[in-house]
Amino acid sequence: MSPRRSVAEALGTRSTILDRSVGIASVEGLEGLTIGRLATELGMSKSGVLGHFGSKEALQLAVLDRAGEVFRAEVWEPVVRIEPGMPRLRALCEAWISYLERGVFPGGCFFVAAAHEFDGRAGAVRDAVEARFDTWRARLLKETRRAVAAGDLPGGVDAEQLVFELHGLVMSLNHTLQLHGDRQAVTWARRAVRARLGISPAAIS
Amino acid sequence: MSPRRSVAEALGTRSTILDRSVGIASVEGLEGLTIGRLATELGMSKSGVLGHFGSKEALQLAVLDRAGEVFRAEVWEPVVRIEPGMPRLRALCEAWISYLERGVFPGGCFFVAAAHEFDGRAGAVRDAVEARFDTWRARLLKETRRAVAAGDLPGGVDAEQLVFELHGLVMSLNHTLQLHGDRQAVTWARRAVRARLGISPAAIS
DNA sequence: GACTATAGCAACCGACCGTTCGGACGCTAA
DNA sequence: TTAGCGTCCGAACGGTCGGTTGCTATAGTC
Repeated sequence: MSPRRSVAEALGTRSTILDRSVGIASVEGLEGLTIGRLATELGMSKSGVLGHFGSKEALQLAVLDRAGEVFRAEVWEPVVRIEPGMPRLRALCEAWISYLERGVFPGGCFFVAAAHEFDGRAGAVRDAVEARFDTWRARLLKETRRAVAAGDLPGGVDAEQLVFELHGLVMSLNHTLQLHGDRQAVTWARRAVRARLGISPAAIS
Repeated sequence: MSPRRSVAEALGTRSTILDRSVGIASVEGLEGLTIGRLATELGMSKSGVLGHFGSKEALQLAVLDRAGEVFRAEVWEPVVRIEPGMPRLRALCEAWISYLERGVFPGGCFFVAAAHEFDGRAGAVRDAVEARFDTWRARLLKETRRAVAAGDLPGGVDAEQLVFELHGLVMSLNHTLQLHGDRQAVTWARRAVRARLGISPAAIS
Protein backbone atom coordinates (compact mmCIF):
# COMPACT_ATOMS: atom_id res chain seq x y z
CA MET A 1 0.00 0.00 0.00
CA SER A 2 2.99 2.28 -0.31
CA PRO A 3 2.41 5.44 -2.38
CA ARG A 4 5.34 4.44 -4.59
CA ARG A 5 3.46 1.42 -5.80
CA SER A 6 4.00 1.42 -9.57
CA VAL A 7 1.90 0.38 -12.52
CA ALA A 8 4.24 -2.53 -12.98
CA GLU A 9 3.47 -3.82 -9.53
CA ALA A 10 -0.23 -3.32 -9.97
CA LEU A 11 -0.59 -5.05 -13.34
CA GLY A 12 2.24 -7.49 -12.97
CA THR A 13 5.75 -7.07 -14.22
CA ARG A 14 5.41 -9.73 -16.87
CA SER A 15 2.42 -7.99 -18.36
CA THR A 16 4.23 -4.66 -18.35
CA ILE A 17 7.21 -6.21 -20.12
CA LEU A 18 4.93 -7.65 -22.78
CA ASP A 19 3.13 -4.37 -23.37
CA ARG A 20 6.40 -2.58 -23.94
CA SER A 21 7.72 -5.44 -26.03
CA VAL A 22 4.78 -5.30 -28.41
CA GLY A 23 5.41 -1.62 -29.01
CA ILE A 24 9.09 -2.11 -29.68
CA ALA A 25 8.73 -5.27 -31.78
CA SER A 26 6.04 -3.64 -33.89
CA VAL A 27 8.61 -1.13 -35.11
CA GLU A 28 11.94 -2.94 -34.79
CA GLY A 29 10.80 -6.48 -35.44
CA LEU A 30 10.75 -9.47 -33.10
CA GLU A 31 14.47 -9.97 -33.62
CA GLY A 32 15.23 -6.28 -33.22
CA LEU A 33 13.55 -6.45 -29.84
CA THR A 34 16.55 -6.84 -27.51
CA ILE A 35 16.54 -7.74 -23.87
CA GLY A 36 19.01 -5.01 -23.06
CA ARG A 37 16.88 -2.27 -24.55
CA LEU A 38 13.79 -3.66 -22.89
CA ALA A 39 15.54 -3.68 -19.53
CA THR A 40 16.76 -0.11 -19.96
CA GLU A 41 13.36 1.23 -20.96
CA LEU A 42 11.68 -0.54 -18.06
CA GLY A 43 14.33 0.42 -15.54
CA MET A 44 15.13 -3.22 -14.88
CA SER A 45 18.15 -5.44 -15.25
CA LYS A 46 18.47 -7.79 -18.20
CA SER A 47 18.28 -10.82 -15.96
CA GLY A 48 15.20 -9.43 -14.28
CA VAL A 49 13.48 -9.24 -17.65
CA LEU A 50 14.67 -12.56 -18.96
CA GLY A 51 13.73 -14.32 -15.73
CA HIS A 52 10.07 -14.02 -16.65
CA PHE A 53 10.47 -15.91 -19.91
CA GLY A 54 13.61 -18.00 -19.81
CA SER A 55 14.88 -17.29 -23.29
CA LYS A 56 14.51 -14.76 -26.03
CA GLU A 57 12.54 -17.20 -28.17
CA ALA A 58 10.06 -17.73 -25.33
CA LEU A 59 9.77 -13.96 -25.02
CA GLN A 60 9.08 -13.66 -28.74
CA LEU A 61 6.35 -16.27 -28.54
CA ALA A 62 4.78 -14.49 -25.57
CA VAL A 63 4.92 -11.18 -27.43
CA LEU A 64 3.22 -12.83 -30.39
CA ASP A 65 0.47 -14.06 -28.07
CA ARG A 66 0.01 -10.62 -26.60
CA ALA A 67 -0.16 -9.03 -30.04
CA GLY A 68 -2.72 -11.70 -30.96
CA GLU A 69 -4.87 -10.67 -28.01
CA VAL A 70 -4.75 -7.06 -29.19
CA PHE A 71 -5.70 -8.03 -32.73
CA ARG A 72 -8.51 -10.19 -31.45
CA ALA A 73 -9.84 -7.39 -29.27
CA GLU A 74 -9.58 -4.82 -32.05
CA VAL A 75 -10.76 -6.79 -35.05
CA TRP A 76 -12.58 -9.91 -33.96
CA GLU A 77 -14.41 -9.03 -30.76
CA PRO A 78 -16.31 -6.01 -32.16
CA VAL A 79 -17.69 -8.23 -34.87
CA VAL A 80 -18.57 -11.41 -33.06
CA ARG A 81 -22.10 -10.22 -32.23
CA ILE A 82 -22.88 -9.30 -35.80
CA GLU A 83 -24.99 -11.63 -37.87
CA PRO A 84 -22.82 -14.32 -39.52
CA GLY A 85 -22.30 -14.29 -43.25
CA MET A 86 -22.15 -11.16 -45.34
CA PRO A 87 -22.92 -8.64 -42.56
CA ARG A 88 -20.15 -10.04 -40.39
CA LEU A 89 -17.75 -10.34 -43.34
CA ARG A 90 -18.28 -6.70 -44.19
CA ALA A 91 -17.82 -5.64 -40.55
CA LEU A 92 -14.72 -7.80 -40.31
CA CYS A 93 -13.12 -6.10 -43.29
CA GLU A 94 -14.06 -2.70 -41.94
CA ALA A 95 -12.58 -3.52 -38.52
CA TRP A 96 -9.47 -4.85 -40.27
CA ILE A 97 -9.00 -1.63 -42.23
CA SER A 98 -9.80 0.50 -39.20
CA TYR A 99 -7.20 -1.38 -37.19
CA LEU A 100 -4.57 -0.21 -39.69
CA GLU A 101 -6.06 3.25 -40.10
CA ARG A 102 -5.93 3.90 -36.36
CA GLY A 103 -2.38 2.59 -36.09
CA VAL A 104 -3.14 0.12 -33.32
CA PHE A 105 0.47 -1.02 -33.61
CA PRO A 106 2.89 1.81 -34.32
CA GLY A 107 4.72 -0.28 -36.92
CA GLY A 108 1.63 -1.33 -38.83
CA CYS A 109 0.22 -4.84 -38.88
CA PHE A 110 2.24 -6.79 -36.36
CA PHE A 111 1.74 -10.13 -38.07
CA VAL A 112 2.52 -9.06 -41.60
CA ALA A 113 5.78 -7.65 -40.28
CA ALA A 114 6.50 -10.84 -38.35
CA ALA A 115 5.66 -12.94 -41.40
CA HIS A 116 8.19 -11.12 -43.53
CA GLU A 117 10.78 -11.32 -40.80
CA PHE A 118 10.48 -15.05 -40.22
CA ASP A 119 9.25 -16.53 -43.48
CA GLY A 120 12.77 -17.42 -44.51
CA ARG A 121 13.64 -19.25 -41.31
CA ALA A 122 12.61 -22.31 -39.35
CA GLY A 123 11.60 -22.68 -35.74
CA ALA A 124 8.88 -22.16 -33.19
CA VAL A 125 8.37 -18.46 -33.88
CA ARG A 126 7.92 -19.00 -37.58
CA ASP A 127 5.47 -21.81 -36.92
CA ALA A 128 3.50 -19.63 -34.52
CA VAL A 129 3.27 -16.82 -37.07
CA GLU A 130 2.08 -19.21 -39.75
CA ALA A 131 -0.50 -20.72 -37.41
CA ARG A 132 -1.94 -17.29 -36.66
CA PHE A 133 -2.39 -16.58 -40.35
CA ASP A 134 -4.01 -19.97 -40.84
CA THR A 135 -6.50 -19.21 -38.08
CA TRP A 136 -7.30 -15.77 -39.41
CA ARG A 137 -7.70 -17.02 -42.97
CA ALA A 138 -10.00 -19.79 -41.77
CA ARG A 139 -12.23 -17.24 -40.09
CA LEU A 140 -12.48 -15.12 -43.20
CA LEU A 141 -13.12 -18.20 -45.28
CA LYS A 142 -15.91 -19.36 -43.00
CA GLU A 143 -17.77 -16.06 -43.20
CA THR A 144 -17.24 -15.86 -46.95
CA ARG A 145 -18.71 -19.33 -47.46
CA ARG A 146 -21.64 -18.43 -45.25
CA ALA A 147 -22.22 -15.36 -47.39
CA VAL A 148 -22.13 -17.47 -50.53
CA ALA A 149 -24.45 -20.06 -49.05
CA ALA A 150 -26.89 -17.33 -48.01
CA GLY A 151 -26.92 -15.97 -51.52
CA ASP A 152 -25.28 -12.70 -50.49
CA LEU A 153 -22.48 -13.33 -52.97
CA PRO A 154 -22.96 -14.74 -56.46
CA GLY A 155 -22.96 -18.53 -56.48
CA GLY A 156 -19.93 -18.65 -58.75
CA VAL A 157 -17.71 -16.84 -56.26
CA ASP A 158 -14.65 -18.80 -55.20
CA ALA A 159 -14.28 -18.13 -51.48
CA GLU A 160 -10.56 -18.88 -51.41
CA GLN A 161 -10.04 -16.54 -54.34
CA LEU A 162 -11.95 -13.76 -52.63
CA VAL A 163 -10.13 -14.15 -49.32
CA PHE A 164 -6.82 -14.07 -51.20
CA GLU A 165 -7.85 -10.77 -52.76
CA LEU A 166 -9.13 -9.23 -49.53
CA HIS A 167 -5.88 -10.12 -47.87
CA GLY A 168 -4.02 -8.39 -50.66
CA LEU A 169 -6.02 -5.21 -50.28
CA VAL A 170 -5.20 -5.01 -46.60
CA MET A 171 -1.53 -5.75 -47.22
CA SER A 172 -1.41 -3.03 -49.86
CA LEU A 173 -3.01 -0.65 -47.38
CA ASN A 174 -0.52 -1.59 -44.69
CA HIS A 175 2.38 -1.14 -47.08
CA THR A 176 1.22 2.24 -48.36
CA LEU A 177 0.55 3.60 -44.90
CA GLN A 178 3.84 2.42 -43.44
CA LEU A 179 6.26 3.14 -46.28
CA HIS A 180 4.67 6.13 -47.98
CA GLY A 181 2.48 7.50 -45.20
CA ASP A 182 -0.22 8.06 -47.80
CA ARG A 183 -3.59 8.03 -46.09
CA GLN A 184 -5.43 8.08 -49.40
CA ALA A 185 -4.84 4.35 -49.35
CA VAL A 186 -7.51 3.97 -46.67
CA THR A 187 -10.07 5.24 -49.15
CA TRP A 188 -8.77 2.97 -51.87
CA ALA A 189 -8.94 -0.03 -49.55
CA ARG A 190 -12.50 0.71 -48.43
CA ARG A 191 -13.65 1.30 -51.99
CA ALA A 192 -12.06 -1.92 -53.19
CA VAL A 193 -13.55 -3.97 -50.36
CA ARG A 194 -16.96 -2.48 -51.05
CA ALA A 195 -16.61 -3.41 -54.70
CA ARG A 196 -15.54 -6.96 -53.90
CA LEU A 197 -18.31 -7.53 -51.36
CA GLY A 198 -21.03 -5.81 -53.32
CA ILE A 199 -22.29 -7.01 -56.65
CA SER A 200 -18.95 -8.27 -57.80
CA PRO A 201 -18.96 -10.32 -61.00
CA ALA A 202 -15.16 -10.02 -61.11
CA ALA A 203 -14.93 -12.62 -58.35
CA ILE A 204 -16.66 -15.21 -60.49
CA SER A 205 -14.26 -17.74 -61.92
CA MET B 1 47.60 -15.48 -65.40
CA SER B 2 48.09 -17.84 -62.53
CA PRO B 3 46.09 -21.08 -62.70
CA ARG B 4 44.48 -20.07 -59.43
CA ARG B 5 42.65 -17.25 -61.18
CA SER B 6 39.19 -17.34 -59.72
CA VAL B 7 35.73 -16.34 -60.87
CA ALA B 8 35.94 -13.41 -58.50
CA GLU B 9 38.98 -12.10 -60.33
CA ALA B 10 37.35 -12.58 -63.70
CA LEU B 11 34.06 -10.85 -62.90
CA GLY B 12 35.36 -8.44 -60.33
CA THR B 13 35.38 -9.01 -56.62
CA ARG B 14 32.88 -6.26 -55.96
CA SER B 15 30.38 -7.81 -58.31
CA THR B 16 30.86 -11.23 -56.73
CA ILE B 17 30.28 -9.76 -53.29
CA LEU B 18 27.07 -8.11 -54.45
CA ASP B 19 25.75 -11.28 -56.05
CA ARG B 20 26.24 -13.21 -52.86
CA SER B 21 24.85 -10.34 -50.79
CA VAL B 22 21.62 -10.26 -52.74
CA GLY B 23 21.07 -13.95 -52.08
CA ILE B 24 21.73 -13.62 -48.37
CA ALA B 25 19.79 -10.39 -47.88
CA SER B 26 16.81 -11.80 -49.74
CA VAL B 27 16.41 -14.40 -47.01
CA GLU B 28 17.94 -12.77 -43.93
CA GLY B 29 17.12 -9.14 -44.67
CA LEU B 30 19.44 -6.24 -45.39
CA GLU B 31 20.23 -5.92 -41.69
CA GLY B 32 20.70 -9.65 -41.24
CA LEU B 33 23.33 -9.51 -43.97
CA THR B 34 26.54 -9.33 -41.95
CA ILE B 35 30.01 -8.54 -43.19
CA GLY B 36 31.52 -11.41 -41.25
CA ARG B 37 29.24 -13.99 -42.81
CA LEU B 38 29.78 -12.52 -46.23
CA ALA B 39 33.56 -12.71 -45.78
CA THR B 40 33.39 -16.32 -44.59
CA GLU B 41 31.20 -17.46 -47.48
CA LEU B 42 33.44 -15.72 -50.00
CA GLY B 43 36.68 -16.91 -48.41
CA MET B 44 37.74 -13.35 -47.72
CA SER B 45 38.54 -11.26 -44.70
CA LYS B 46 36.04 -8.79 -43.31
CA SER B 47 38.18 -5.83 -44.21
CA GLY B 48 38.65 -7.19 -47.70
CA VAL B 49 34.89 -7.14 -48.15
CA LEU B 50 34.26 -3.84 -46.46
CA GLY B 51 37.05 -2.16 -48.41
CA HIS B 52 34.87 -2.25 -51.52
CA PHE B 53 32.06 -0.28 -49.94
CA GLY B 54 33.33 1.64 -46.96
CA SER B 55 30.44 0.99 -44.62
CA LYS B 56 27.59 -1.41 -44.12
CA GLU B 57 25.07 1.21 -45.14
CA ALA B 58 26.91 1.76 -48.43
CA LEU B 59 26.93 -2.00 -48.93
CA GLN B 60 23.17 -2.14 -48.30
CA LEU B 61 22.56 0.61 -50.84
CA ALA B 62 24.72 -1.19 -53.39
CA VAL B 63 22.85 -4.44 -52.74
CA LEU B 64 19.59 -2.60 -53.25
CA ASP B 65 20.88 -1.31 -56.58
CA ARG B 66 21.95 -4.77 -57.66
CA ALA B 67 18.58 -6.21 -56.70
CA GLY B 68 16.99 -3.39 -58.67
CA GLU B 69 18.96 -4.42 -61.74
CA VAL B 70 17.71 -7.96 -61.36
CA PHE B 71 14.12 -6.81 -60.99
CA ARG B 72 14.47 -4.56 -63.99
CA ALA B 73 15.90 -7.36 -66.10
CA GLU B 74 13.24 -9.84 -64.98
CA VAL B 75 10.12 -7.69 -64.99
CA TRP B 76 10.70 -4.53 -66.94
CA GLU B 77 13.03 -5.45 -69.81
CA PRO B 78 10.89 -8.29 -71.21
CA VAL B 79 7.99 -5.88 -71.48
CA VAL B 80 9.58 -2.74 -72.84
CA ARG B 81 9.08 -3.76 -76.46
CA ILE B 82 5.41 -4.49 -76.02
CA GLU B 83 2.89 -1.96 -77.19
CA PRO B 84 2.23 0.66 -74.47
CA GLY B 85 -1.10 0.76 -72.70
CA MET B 86 -3.18 -2.30 -71.96
CA PRO B 87 -0.98 -4.86 -73.75
CA ARG B 88 2.09 -3.73 -71.83
CA LEU B 89 0.16 -3.43 -68.57
CA ARG B 90 -1.01 -7.01 -68.91
CA ALA B 91 2.48 -8.20 -69.76
CA LEU B 92 3.89 -6.25 -66.84
CA CYS B 93 1.56 -7.93 -64.38
CA GLU B 94 2.31 -11.33 -65.86
CA ALA B 95 6.07 -10.72 -65.62
CA TRP B 96 5.56 -9.50 -62.07
CA ILE B 97 3.71 -12.65 -61.07
CA SER B 98 6.15 -14.85 -62.93
CA TYR B 99 9.05 -13.20 -61.11
CA LEU B 100 7.53 -14.40 -57.85
CA GLU B 101 6.45 -17.76 -59.22
CA ARG B 102 9.96 -18.58 -60.41
CA GLY B 103 11.50 -17.46 -57.13
CA VAL B 104 13.98 -15.06 -58.71
CA PHE B 105 15.02 -14.10 -55.17
CA PRO B 106 15.04 -17.03 -52.75
CA GLY B 107 13.32 -14.95 -50.07
CA GLY B 108 10.52 -13.67 -52.28
CA CYS B 109 10.19 -10.10 -53.46
CA PHE B 110 13.35 -8.34 -52.36
CA PHE B 111 11.75 -4.93 -52.11
CA VAL B 112 8.64 -5.90 -50.20
CA ALA B 113 10.92 -7.53 -47.64
CA ALA B 114 13.15 -4.46 -47.50
CA ALA B 115 10.12 -2.21 -47.18
CA HIS B 116 8.89 -4.09 -44.13
CA GLU B 117 12.34 -4.12 -42.63
CA PHE B 118 12.97 -0.40 -42.97
CA ASP B 119 9.56 1.26 -42.95
CA GLY B 120 9.85 2.01 -39.26
CA ARG B 121 13.26 3.66 -39.47
CA ALA B 122 14.89 6.70 -41.01
CA GLY B 123 17.95 6.98 -43.19
CA ALA B 124 19.39 6.52 -46.63
CA VAL B 125 18.37 2.89 -47.00
CA ARG B 126 14.77 3.56 -46.13
CA ASP B 127 14.72 6.49 -48.57
CA ALA B 128 16.18 4.32 -51.32
CA VAL B 129 13.56 1.63 -50.75
CA GLU B 130 10.76 4.17 -50.86
CA ALA B 131 12.18 5.74 -54.03
CA ARG B 132 12.19 2.34 -55.76
CA PHE B 133 8.54 1.82 -54.94
CA ASP B 134 7.72 5.31 -56.16
CA THR B 135 9.42 4.58 -59.48
CA TRP B 136 7.70 1.25 -59.90
CA ARG B 137 4.30 2.65 -59.00
CA ALA B 138 4.80 5.51 -61.47
CA ARG B 139 5.47 3.01 -64.26
CA LEU B 140 2.34 1.04 -63.48
CA LEU B 141 0.35 4.22 -63.25
CA LYS B 142 1.60 5.45 -66.61
CA GLU B 143 0.59 2.26 -68.40
CA THR B 144 -2.75 2.19 -66.63
CA ARG B 145 -3.53 5.74 -67.69
CA ARG B 146 -2.52 4.94 -71.24
CA ALA B 147 -4.90 1.99 -71.18
CA VAL B 148 -7.69 4.19 -69.91
CA ALA B 149 -6.93 6.85 -72.49
CA ALA B 150 -6.96 4.24 -75.24
CA GLY B 151 -10.34 3.01 -74.12
CA ASP B 152 -9.01 -0.40 -73.05
CA LEU B 153 -10.34 0.19 -69.56
CA PRO B 154 -13.70 1.78 -68.74
CA GLY B 155 -13.49 5.55 -68.62
CA GLY B 156 -14.58 5.60 -64.98
CA VAL B 157 -11.60 3.57 -63.82
CA ASP B 158 -9.45 5.31 -61.24
CA ALA B 159 -5.87 4.47 -62.20
CA GLU B 160 -4.47 5.00 -58.70
CA GLN B 161 -7.17 2.76 -57.28
CA LEU B 162 -6.38 0.03 -59.79
CA VAL B 163 -2.64 0.18 -59.19
CA PHE B 164 -3.27 -0.01 -55.45
CA GLU B 165 -5.27 -3.18 -56.00
CA LEU B 166 -2.77 -4.76 -58.38
CA HIS B 167 -0.04 -4.14 -55.86
CA GLY B 168 -2.11 -5.86 -53.21
CA LEU B 169 -2.63 -8.93 -55.36
CA VAL B 170 1.10 -9.31 -55.87
CA MET B 171 1.80 -8.76 -52.19
CA SER B 172 -0.77 -11.37 -51.26
CA LEU B 173 0.88 -13.76 -53.71
CA ASN B 174 4.31 -13.06 -52.26
CA HIS B 175 3.03 -13.59 -48.73
CA THR B 176 1.25 -16.84 -49.50
CA LEU B 177 4.21 -18.29 -51.38
CA GLN B 178 6.77 -17.35 -48.74
CA LEU B 179 4.90 -18.08 -45.54
CA HIS B 180 2.60 -20.92 -46.54
CA GLY B 181 4.36 -22.27 -49.61
CA ASP B 182 0.97 -22.59 -51.26
CA ARG B 183 1.42 -22.45 -55.03
CA GLN B 184 -2.33 -22.26 -55.62
CA ALA B 185 -1.87 -18.56 -54.94
CA VAL B 186 -0.26 -18.16 -58.35
CA THR B 187 -3.52 -19.18 -59.96
CA TRP B 188 -5.50 -16.88 -57.70
CA ALA B 189 -3.23 -13.96 -58.55
CA ARG B 190 -3.43 -14.55 -62.31
CA ARG B 191 -7.19 -14.93 -62.17
CA ALA B 192 -7.61 -11.75 -60.16
CA VAL B 193 -5.35 -9.73 -62.44
CA ARG B 194 -7.23 -11.00 -65.45
CA ALA B 195 -10.50 -9.96 -63.83
CA ARG B 196 -9.19 -6.49 -62.96
CA LEU B 197 -7.72 -5.89 -66.41
CA GLY B 198 -10.59 -7.36 -68.36
CA ILE B 199 -14.08 -5.94 -68.32
CA SER B 200 -13.93 -4.81 -64.74
CA PRO B 201 -16.82 -2.69 -63.52
CA ALA B 202 -15.59 -3.18 -59.96
CA ALA B 203 -12.82 -0.69 -60.63
CA ILE B 204 -15.29 2.05 -61.40
CA SER B 205 -15.70 4.49 -58.56
C1' DG C 1 64.51 -0.79 -61.85
C1' DA C 2 62.03 2.47 -58.70
C1' DC C 3 57.50 4.48 -57.52
C1' DT C 4 52.69 4.39 -56.74
C1' DA C 5 48.11 2.63 -56.34
C1' DT C 6 45.20 -1.06 -55.29
C1' DA C 7 43.46 -5.39 -53.10
C1' DG C 8 43.46 -8.13 -49.61
C1' DC C 9 45.01 -10.03 -45.13
C1' DA C 10 45.44 -10.77 -39.90
C1' DA C 11 44.76 -8.73 -35.76
C1' DC C 12 42.35 -5.91 -33.06
C1' DC C 13 38.87 -2.37 -31.06
C1' DG C 14 34.66 -1.04 -28.34
C1' DA C 15 29.90 -2.05 -28.23
C1' DC C 16 26.33 -5.01 -27.73
C1' DC C 17 24.22 -9.61 -27.98
C1' DG C 18 21.73 -13.61 -25.19
C1' DT C 19 22.56 -16.13 -21.24
C1' DT C 20 24.15 -17.78 -16.56
C1' DC C 21 25.07 -17.34 -11.76
C1' DG C 22 25.15 -16.11 -6.84
C1' DG C 23 22.98 -13.45 -3.86
C1' DA C 24 19.81 -9.81 -1.74
C1' DC C 25 15.21 -8.51 -0.61
C1' DG C 26 10.32 -8.86 0.87
C1' DC C 27 6.56 -11.71 1.57
C1' DT C 28 4.03 -15.75 3.62
C1' DA C 29 3.42 -19.84 6.42
C1' DA C 30 4.81 -22.79 9.93
C1' DT D 1 11.86 -17.21 14.77
C1' DT D 2 12.67 -19.51 11.04
C1' DA D 3 12.26 -21.50 6.52
C1' DG D 4 11.03 -21.14 1.93
C1' DC D 5 9.66 -18.83 -2.33
C1' DG D 6 9.33 -15.56 -6.03
C1' DT D 7 11.43 -11.40 -7.87
C1' DC D 8 15.00 -8.88 -9.17
C1' DC D 9 19.86 -7.25 -9.26
C1' DG D 10 24.89 -6.87 -10.55
C1' DA D 11 28.57 -9.09 -12.56
C1' DA D 12 30.38 -11.80 -15.73
C1' DC D 13 30.49 -15.19 -19.67
C1' DG D 14 31.53 -16.38 -24.66
C1' DG D 15 30.35 -14.71 -28.93
C1' DT D 16 29.29 -11.50 -32.86
C1' DC D 17 28.69 -7.04 -34.54
C1' DG D 18 30.62 -2.96 -37.66
C1' DG D 19 34.73 -0.80 -38.23
C1' DT D 20 40.04 0.47 -37.94
C1' DT D 21 44.89 -0.18 -38.43
C1' DG D 22 49.21 -1.69 -40.31
C1' DC D 23 51.11 -4.79 -43.27
C1' DT D 24 52.20 -7.45 -47.76
C1' DA D 25 51.78 -8.74 -52.51
C1' DT D 26 50.80 -7.53 -56.95
C1' DA D 27 50.15 -4.59 -61.23
C1' DG D 28 50.93 -0.70 -63.90
C1' DT D 29 53.56 3.47 -64.98
C1' DC D 30 57.50 6.49 -65.38
